[in-house]
Amino acid sequence: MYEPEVVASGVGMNNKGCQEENVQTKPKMTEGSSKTNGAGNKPGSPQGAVRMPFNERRAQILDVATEFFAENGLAGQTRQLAEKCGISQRLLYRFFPTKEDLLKEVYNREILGAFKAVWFVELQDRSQPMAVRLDAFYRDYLQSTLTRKWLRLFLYASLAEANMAPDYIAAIVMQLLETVMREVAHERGVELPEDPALLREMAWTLHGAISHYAIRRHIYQSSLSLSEDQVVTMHVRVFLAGFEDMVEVCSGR
Amino acid sequence: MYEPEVVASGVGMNNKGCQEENVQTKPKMTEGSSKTNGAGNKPGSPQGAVRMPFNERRAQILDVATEFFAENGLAGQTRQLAEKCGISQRLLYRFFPTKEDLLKEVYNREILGAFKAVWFVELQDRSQPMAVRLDAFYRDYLQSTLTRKWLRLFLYASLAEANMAPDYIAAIVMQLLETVMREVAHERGVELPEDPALLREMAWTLHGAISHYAIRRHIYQSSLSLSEDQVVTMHVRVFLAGFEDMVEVCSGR
DNA sequence: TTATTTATTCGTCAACTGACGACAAACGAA
DNA sequence: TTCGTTTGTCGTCAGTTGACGAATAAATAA
Repeated sequence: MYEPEVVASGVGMNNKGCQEENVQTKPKMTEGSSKTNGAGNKPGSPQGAVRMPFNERRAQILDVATEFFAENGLAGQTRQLAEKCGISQRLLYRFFPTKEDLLKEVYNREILGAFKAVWFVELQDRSQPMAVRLDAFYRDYLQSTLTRKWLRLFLYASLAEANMAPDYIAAIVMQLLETVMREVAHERGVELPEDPALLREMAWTLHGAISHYAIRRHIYQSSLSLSEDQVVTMHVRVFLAGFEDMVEVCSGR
Repeated sequence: MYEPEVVASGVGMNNKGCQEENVQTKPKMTEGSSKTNGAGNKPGSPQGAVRMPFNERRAQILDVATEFFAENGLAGQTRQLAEKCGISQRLLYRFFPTKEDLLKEVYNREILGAFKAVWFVELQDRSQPMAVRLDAFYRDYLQSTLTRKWLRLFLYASLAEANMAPDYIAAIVMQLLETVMREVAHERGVELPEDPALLREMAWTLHGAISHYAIRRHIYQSSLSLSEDQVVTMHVRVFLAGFEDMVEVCSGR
């Protein structure tokens, strides 16, 4: 119901059946091999995970962790994460000193890594009409950034006020917003007001509407009827159709 | 950094200095009164909270809990909540059998209770131009529903996929969206497409943009430059200006 | 005053949870 | 084979955390 109860599947057992490939169940282990052994497994790797090189395992953990924390929140338990990776909980601490370090790494890779520099180039490619540029940009943005994983991680981090990283995102988005405004204004031959905050707020009219569509889809699980492309097209057209009016309203105050 | 570490102020002590009024420090207690007593307080209410009637205390707890869970997430600890209420943790369980029950109650009061029935009436008051109606509605909506408390609680619940209550909210919002579309179309004498999902998506153009503004403001802590009223006015005008165009685009597909 | 109800607390249990020391087994070079 | 290096696990500690039995004292009735 609330977070702490997250998945709660097979918590009791350690790792079993999580590994698809190379599951060498019980490597040679002739039962009476060495000293003390009753029934419980001894340290080492009895039915342990497949051996992996350092960097590979680290990458795998990061992948699984991204998915895991996106679904279960940043408060997801390291034991469950380890289980999903098919390794012991202890092993996580060979790669990340603390859970917080793991979270930071996940955040940086997944959240900050999702923004593409090409967008700025494409948005300013004046050989294309603005409608086409905006359409292309927001389709890509919706598909590669505003994903379920990205949105959930970002919201969890924002709600927790977890300052995972300095405000790179805010800065990037601001750039995008200003670029959009500048380009549309140029195509329309419209004079823009000075105040940058006001400018951005106008661009948010489009950017926010599309972001909120993603939130509806991935967080509230609604608005699933129309295709993403249809929605993007609609929002872009509405924005462009009302552009002059919007600028006029905002300037004349 | 991440949720479990929430506030972390004076966890060790129980309740001390939280109660402003009537702090009857150490009521008569002649030290050697009855049996077992070394130094620690005995049960009862040594420097306990002010005595309150059942319903009053219950209401107070709900108030504090709303604020508390909105800030700290649904995983906030009952001990901290109790501390904020100025009572012992045990006392919470006199009013709510489990933490989950408390959460449900908070959710119902705060989330579902924030929607006003008058909105439907006002939105359909054809003696007023649509621009005025929308402006008034969204100003109120932003101020009384899309508050920090409401948004944070709603997002925490949505992310946790906590089915606190059946989808009343979705139903209410759908009604609002359809009402808006119907009214604007009537004023403009525009023919609307059949598909209700498509209709709603069009209304989301405005509703989503404003909701996202609230999220920026209360969750991401940005977009604080302009006043709420300015923003509402802008969004409403943009929506109305592009209305015919939007309907045309959406119908012709 | 005395008895009864009711608001409130203490103390504690069991399950959870991040972290880590110590040890075992696989790999590979000598 | 032998031995060092690296990958991996077990077991456990200390601090949380929801829940609750039992005791206490303030308010109210008798």
